[in-house]
Amino acid sequence: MSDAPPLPSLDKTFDPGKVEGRIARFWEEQDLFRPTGGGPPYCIMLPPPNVTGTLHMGHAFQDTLMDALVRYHRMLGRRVLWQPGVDHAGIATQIVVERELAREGLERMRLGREAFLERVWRWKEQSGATIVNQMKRLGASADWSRSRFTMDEGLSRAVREAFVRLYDEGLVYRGPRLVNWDPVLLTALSDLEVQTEENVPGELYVLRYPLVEARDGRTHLSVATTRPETLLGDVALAVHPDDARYRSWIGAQVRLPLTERTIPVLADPMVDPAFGTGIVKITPAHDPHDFEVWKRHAAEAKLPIFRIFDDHARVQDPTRDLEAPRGDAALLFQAPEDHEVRRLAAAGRLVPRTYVGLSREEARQRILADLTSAGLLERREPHRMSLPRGDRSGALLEPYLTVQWFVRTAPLARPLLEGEHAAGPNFVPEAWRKTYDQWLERIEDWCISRQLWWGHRLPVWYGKDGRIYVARDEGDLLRRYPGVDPAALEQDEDVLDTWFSSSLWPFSTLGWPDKTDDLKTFYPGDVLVTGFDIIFFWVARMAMMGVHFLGRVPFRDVYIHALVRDSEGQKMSKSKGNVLDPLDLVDGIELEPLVAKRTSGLLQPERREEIAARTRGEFPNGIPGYGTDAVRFTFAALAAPGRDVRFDLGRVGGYRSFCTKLWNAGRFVLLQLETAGDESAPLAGADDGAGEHWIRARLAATIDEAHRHFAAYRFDLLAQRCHEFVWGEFCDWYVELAKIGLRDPDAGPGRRAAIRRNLLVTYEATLRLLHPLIPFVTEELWQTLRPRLDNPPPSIAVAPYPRSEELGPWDATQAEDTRWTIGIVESLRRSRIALGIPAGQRVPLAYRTTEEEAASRLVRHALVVRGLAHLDSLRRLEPGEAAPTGARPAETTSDVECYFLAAPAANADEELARLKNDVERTRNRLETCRSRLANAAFRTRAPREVIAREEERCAEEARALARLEERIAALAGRETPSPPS
RNA sequence: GGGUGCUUAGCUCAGUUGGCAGAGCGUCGCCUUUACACGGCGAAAGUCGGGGGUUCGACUCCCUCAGCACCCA
Repeated sequence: MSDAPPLPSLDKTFDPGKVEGRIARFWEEQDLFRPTGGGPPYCIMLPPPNVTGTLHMGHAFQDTLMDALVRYHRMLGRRVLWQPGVDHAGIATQIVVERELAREGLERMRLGREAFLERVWRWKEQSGATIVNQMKRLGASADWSRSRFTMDEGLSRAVREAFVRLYDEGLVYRGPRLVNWDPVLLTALSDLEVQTEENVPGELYVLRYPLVEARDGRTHLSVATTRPETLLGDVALAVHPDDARYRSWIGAQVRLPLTERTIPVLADPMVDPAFGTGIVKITPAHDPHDFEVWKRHAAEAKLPIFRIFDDHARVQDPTRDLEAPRGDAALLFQAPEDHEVRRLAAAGRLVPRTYVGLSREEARQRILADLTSAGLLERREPHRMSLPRGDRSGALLEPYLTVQWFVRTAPLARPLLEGEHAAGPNFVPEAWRKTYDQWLERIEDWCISRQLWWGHRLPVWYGKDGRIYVARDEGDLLRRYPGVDPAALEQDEDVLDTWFSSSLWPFSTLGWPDKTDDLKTFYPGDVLVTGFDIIFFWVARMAMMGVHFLGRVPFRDVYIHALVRDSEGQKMSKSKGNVLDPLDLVDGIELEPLVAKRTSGLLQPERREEIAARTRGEFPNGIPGYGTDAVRFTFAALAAPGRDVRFDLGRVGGYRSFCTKLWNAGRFVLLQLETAGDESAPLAGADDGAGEHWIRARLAATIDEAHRHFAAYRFDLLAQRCHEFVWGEFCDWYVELAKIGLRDPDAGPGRRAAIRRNLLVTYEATLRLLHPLIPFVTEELWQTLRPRLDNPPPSIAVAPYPRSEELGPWDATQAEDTRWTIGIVESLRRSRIALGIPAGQRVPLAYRTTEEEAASRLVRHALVVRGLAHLDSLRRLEPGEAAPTGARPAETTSDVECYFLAAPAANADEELARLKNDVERTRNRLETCRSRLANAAFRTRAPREVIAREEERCAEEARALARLEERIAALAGRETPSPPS
């Protein structure tokens, strides 16, 4: 080892921009991130980001945590698979490509399905890798060679397989139901894709529905509604069965205003008697509650159902639906044989022509006007309400009767709540388990068909007679339906919800439905790392599918992290203009490009000025580049259990400093290694001093703690402990102790070598300790130390994660010596400043103690105390010897009294004030302590250790108080304060 | 309406079987000490949202009130 090549010197500061690219390439060349070795497998499935997406703070946060876990387990020798990939994001991608077409003056419908899909694939090839490249810049050590895409042939096959199996088991069905219809995107959405906008100011209208037979002085019923335009589709009125006001009207008929129809009055417990007038209108094809009422009463009350809006949510003539293909007409337009609705429909008068073609808003205005002239609008009043909007388009959704494909979820959810699978997955934090369980308990069927082109086309064909054929492909079709002529069939136009393919991700990426080795090895995975916002969308659905198809929940743990918000706690969103691009934090960005970035492509261009101004105010100088490691460390430090984290740039700055600190400590270590090549001394040799024992003990404790924090997913505590060790223990104390030891003229070569050896060993282990959080800077530093290591692997990324045992034995007594010495040095430093001793002045010190152990320690570590407390000399006062005249007493410590000699003369008043303040505080502490001990109940009931500790504290405080009072007496030379009671 | 969280130093947050309130940032002093001014050495700063209870002892457990946030209907 003594002939090791000279170590490269390091620049004075760490420049992440210069280093990161080179290291990322090095990792890639070394091909380190595939699962290798014979260790037990460890697997994390990356939640696949949208192929349309770019990396945002949430991704960066999540990726950092996953990468830390993956790097840690790789260093533990596990066979690690971090499976990356992207999903096809049906709606989002289709929107992006349609916009691109629009710029070229083209339109999807005119282009046709095939040509359009070609365009999407072309777009995907060009832009699909953006987010992957961004993740690589964060140092994400996924196995990129296995990256998958949900539209890959393999994954598509899994989707078809799952669909067909579920269909055969009766868990997928086609049927008429109210769905959330997006009239802009022209597709159904699942319940989860609806964003409810709350507390929207609107109006409540009270309409008069004339009674066919007036009696008891009543000529009409007053009906409250927020959507008067839907009256065209009313099929009944409803009241609560117990509502005394209306009991006598149940069964009566009313005239539906503006139409030629009459409708009955029903009783249904759904009606809230306190809402409006207590009478509501029932429009089953356009309101989910009304649809439920309709289902309950349709047969008995002979209620029809028909749609008064078309796909664009414009008023339509419902008879158009009679032309719907595949027998859907019978589902979308239902009425008993002899119902008046049929007569009116035949005559084209079911919906008055004047309203046909109007938008919902236009229809509302027209109908309100017509009701007013007919004297049927009783009143209108302001009303707060909730509105459903599409989470992609923002469009006001229309509850809409359509025929869609659904997954019957209750039978899939039940095994997760009962029996062997009810125990898992294990949620961290645990509280989320309840959210997951409750959703599964109240689960609704999942609408999985989407009226889009981009996605997995339903493996469903229809015969001319409307018969349904479900098969994996044409070959399968012939096998499953012998004798069928595929040419006579028509494939369903719709595609599956993107989340359907995502729900298969944990096993489709491993080759399912084939029984592959990967599946056997890596399923189920160890942990799913994700945000609570997709517990329903994704976690629960993956669990259902995993249990259904493979009999196991796809992950042992689900680590739910918080959502990243801006420094004011606001959700980051493009429209608010408060987004931060994680790569801008890494690289830095000038103000003007930042403003441009935040204000381009806004949905609400009118907010441009406001956003620009706020950005200029918040970042007057743009954003400096902090480097990847600082950003990653910040994410880890913020990853405390909780719902949201506020991202604060100040923190990133602090952790950039931390990286620099680590870097400079490395420079110091290297410098020491350069000056001599004799650090082959054995660890824990006779030449180790108290400092060496101490730092190894501290590092060992830190390492043990790190393992615990990883196991508990406490990245925040991990980061905090590492920070404290590196800065507060290694740099602040051990480096300083080492300097003193190395400069000691009495130290022999063996002693020096021991110090250098310990510097190298502890620092190198520290780099490995930190590598999962800050991979770049640790790799760079580790490579410079590598020539000094025995049999090192090519990269720190595959070096073993430190174990406390590797630091060898240490002597606890010696470590304690250092801890004690640090305490003395700290109190002397405090006293120096309090006494106004100039920082540069070396002063002699005298001390008095009755504790031989303390005296002995001061002698043994005199060099350290002198060096670190900046003292000139150290002398013990003989028993009974008074402190020299002019000596200034230092802050008392438990077992030693110290006096600075040759210190500046005291300002008696200042000092007295300070001492009195100390007395006050000490006396308070003593008082609390004594009263606790005086409590008989405490003495009988508290554990013995607690009482002993309390007694010790009490004695300590009493001693301190006595000394303070002596000093006051000495200083003032006047009245002696009365002893404490 | 149902549910779940949160309220601790100026700011952002830790505080895991109840036993002297902690960190980072910021603030204020002093210091160009040859690893580091993205630094060193110190300091100030909290009736742990209010009230009640359990307990020898409550930031921690229970009840209640107030404020804030989110989810589901």
